[in-house]
Amino acid sequence: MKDSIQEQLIEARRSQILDAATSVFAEKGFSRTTIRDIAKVAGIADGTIYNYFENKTALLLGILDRLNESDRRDADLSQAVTTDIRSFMRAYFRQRLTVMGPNSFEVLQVVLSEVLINKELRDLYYGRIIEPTFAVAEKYFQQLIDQGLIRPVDAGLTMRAVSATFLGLILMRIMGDKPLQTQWDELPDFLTDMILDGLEPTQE
Amino acid sequence: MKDSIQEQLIEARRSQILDAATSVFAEKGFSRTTIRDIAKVAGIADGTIYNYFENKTALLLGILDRLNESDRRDADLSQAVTTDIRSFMRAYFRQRLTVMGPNSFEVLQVVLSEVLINKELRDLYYGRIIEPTFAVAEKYFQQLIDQGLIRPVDAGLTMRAVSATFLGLILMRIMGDKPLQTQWDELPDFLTDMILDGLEPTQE
Amino acid sequence: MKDSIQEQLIEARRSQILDAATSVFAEKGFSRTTIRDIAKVAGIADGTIYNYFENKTALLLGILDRLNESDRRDADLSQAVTTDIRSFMRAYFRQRLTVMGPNSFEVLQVVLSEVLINKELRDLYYGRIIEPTFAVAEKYFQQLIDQGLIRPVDAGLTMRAVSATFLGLILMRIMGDKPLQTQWDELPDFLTDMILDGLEPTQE
Amino acid sequence: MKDSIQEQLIEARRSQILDAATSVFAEKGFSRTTIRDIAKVAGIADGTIYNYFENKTALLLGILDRLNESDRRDADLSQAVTTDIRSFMRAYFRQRLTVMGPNSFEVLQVVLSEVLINKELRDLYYGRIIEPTFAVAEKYFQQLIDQGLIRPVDAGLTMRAVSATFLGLILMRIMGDKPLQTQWDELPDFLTDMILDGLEPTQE
DNA sequence: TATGAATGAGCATTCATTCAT
DNA sequence: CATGAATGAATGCTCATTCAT
Repeated sequence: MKDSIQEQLIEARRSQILDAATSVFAEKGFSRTTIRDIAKVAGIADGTIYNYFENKTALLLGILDRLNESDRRDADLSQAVTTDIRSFMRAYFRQRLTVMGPNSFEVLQVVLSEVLINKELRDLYYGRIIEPTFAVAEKYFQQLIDQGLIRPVDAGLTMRAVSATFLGLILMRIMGDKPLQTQWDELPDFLTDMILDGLEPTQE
Repeated sequence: MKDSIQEQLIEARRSQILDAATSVFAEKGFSRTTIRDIAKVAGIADGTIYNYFENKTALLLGILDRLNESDRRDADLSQAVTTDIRSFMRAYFRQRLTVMGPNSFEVLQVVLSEVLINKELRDLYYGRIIEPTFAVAEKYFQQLIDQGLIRPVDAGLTMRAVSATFLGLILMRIMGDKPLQTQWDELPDFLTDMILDGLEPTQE
Repeated sequence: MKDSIQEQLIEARRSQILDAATSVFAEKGFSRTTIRDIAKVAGIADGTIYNYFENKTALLLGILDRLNESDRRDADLSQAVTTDIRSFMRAYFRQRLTVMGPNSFEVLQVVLSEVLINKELRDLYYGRIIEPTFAVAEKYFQQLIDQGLIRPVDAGLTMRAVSATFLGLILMRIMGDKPLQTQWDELPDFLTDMILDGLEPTQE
Repeated sequence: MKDSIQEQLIEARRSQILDAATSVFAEKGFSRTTIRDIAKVAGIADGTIYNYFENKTALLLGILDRLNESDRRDADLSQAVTTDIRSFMRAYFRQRLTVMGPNSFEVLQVVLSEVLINKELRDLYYGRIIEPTFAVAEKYFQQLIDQGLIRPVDAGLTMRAVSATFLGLILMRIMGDKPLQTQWDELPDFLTDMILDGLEPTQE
């Protein structure tokens, strides 16, 4: 039992440190952030961080791990299937875009910016998070196709295109696009209609 | 005449340095890249770089400027309008996705990774490149709607969603997604159909 | 209490660093001295210096501050007045010229050499040290005049001339003048007589 | 003859460069001054300086040499002897303090600041300029004593004390002492009286 | 465990000097 | 001779990491 309390304390400290790290990394980037920056934000001494993380890089991996876990949790929700494809998409999109607090944006900022320029981390991120998620998603898309809920398209490409749209929109929002920020809540409905109905005028 | 030759030499050197910088930045990131790295790749001495760029940051801005110019050049092509929306989209998508050599990917890697964690650069990039491009694109989309070539949707959001899809796909490709790499050439046609026709099964 | 010990440790370190800096600055000049030089003489690592001083310039200012303090302490001694002007001058001159250990010469070397070519430092030095000292000294001279202990001369110029003599002699000694070095101890008496009696043969 | 013109051109160039060097050295000090600074002030290219001086240090030596020459010229004037010691001193002091243009102050600034922290240069300066000058001056003082024009004091110390007064006053003036600047012209007379008559009240 | 002073490797930048034109 | 681009050694300063307290 003592162990459990110990562990909880340790986990709390780790979390506190990772929160601080995420925040500062998002603001200044991994390299420009100093251990002292993080310690200051976390309200502890520099050296203390090394009692919980091997080195600076381990902080990044810790952030990645937390992202991993939260993604796994979110992914589970997708199990809730429906037959009404339109309302399902709306609900799903809403969940992915709206639930994500500003905190999540920070995590994405940190992870993406590093992933783009760090092959090792990129492979880790892709192998541990993207690829498994894509595998599940693709299978799910295939089901929808098989059930006739969406047209018989290439499941892999389609799923990737839809995911890409999300990723791209989030990036644009991070980059400060005003229209996206103000109309963010309209996106789930808007995207659902656009993706399902297409842009071509209804032929009559 | 001499002046012109001088200027050309200078421009060539600058270009040579920026090429080297782009390549190394893409591989190791801006901060982890040393001036010596760049000099070595460019085949010159460390100090020489400072005859052409004020400091390391100026290299990043130089890369951004080149991106700016090439974007402006590309944007002009979009003037070529058509009445056949489908073949136009295919052509345009192909141009945006295929023409872009691997070099361009590197540039995007560098710029995006820094833009994500550098507010100053982010504002610069958004203000100088994204915003103007979006303004033109939105107007163009509105024209298509007015001409009845696509459904009467929100031009701003639609344009952003389509752009986001591209951005996201490129990012995924950079991250090493195999399917995207092998099917990259199919994307223009695929995306055109998906965007125009939607995913919903044809109601009949 | 702990605080006090901490502060003492910090002050000791600062002092140790300033001693090293003074010594090396005097030997090689401020600019030619590297932080490594100082660290080596102080027996610490380069980086440690920056835990106690913001930058290299702060070392110079630190040296100036110490000079300032020691001057203030010395100036207080001048309160000890006498009615016998001759023996007072001898005592005072002796104190200014002899007490000053070789350490003080080093400080002067450093400060003067920089002050001569650094307007900012020059103004600082003059405003913080010279001017206040002169103000006190001038007032004191005026008292001597009012008391009839010395002839009614221009107090400001006289005081400056006397001070200048000292400054000049120290400089010459620093420059290696042999006679001055060997006869240094005779100076207090010699100067006192010369200044009080003048060079003109006694008219009889 | 061609040689002569050549030489004159070369000498003119050297002089132009030394003027520039003196000015910049006085403002920023030897080490902080870059060859480019000097070249810019001299209105020539960096490399050109190396056609006239071996390296940066040679510029300093060049300045010293010019000081040497001008001192030798000035010293000659001291040959003009008189029997009226008071008016002679006035004339001499005036010449040393007033003739010296602001240009000379610059030279002194440069030379002194370097001499204070450069043993090699110090020995050079002392051996080539100070020592010979002092030797002549001391002999001259001895003559005055022998002629009964001044009291029988230690010629060496006296001469040094008087010279020191000058040196110190010039230094104080360089350091920005306002009273000295405004009363500079009074100095020759003032110093003459002070040195000849002393400060002690006339005993009657 | 927490602390924060000490460490020293590493990097951006400067600048004296060279040399092809 | 004059030029100024190229060079690369040298240096101030930062910061991840260690460790004695």
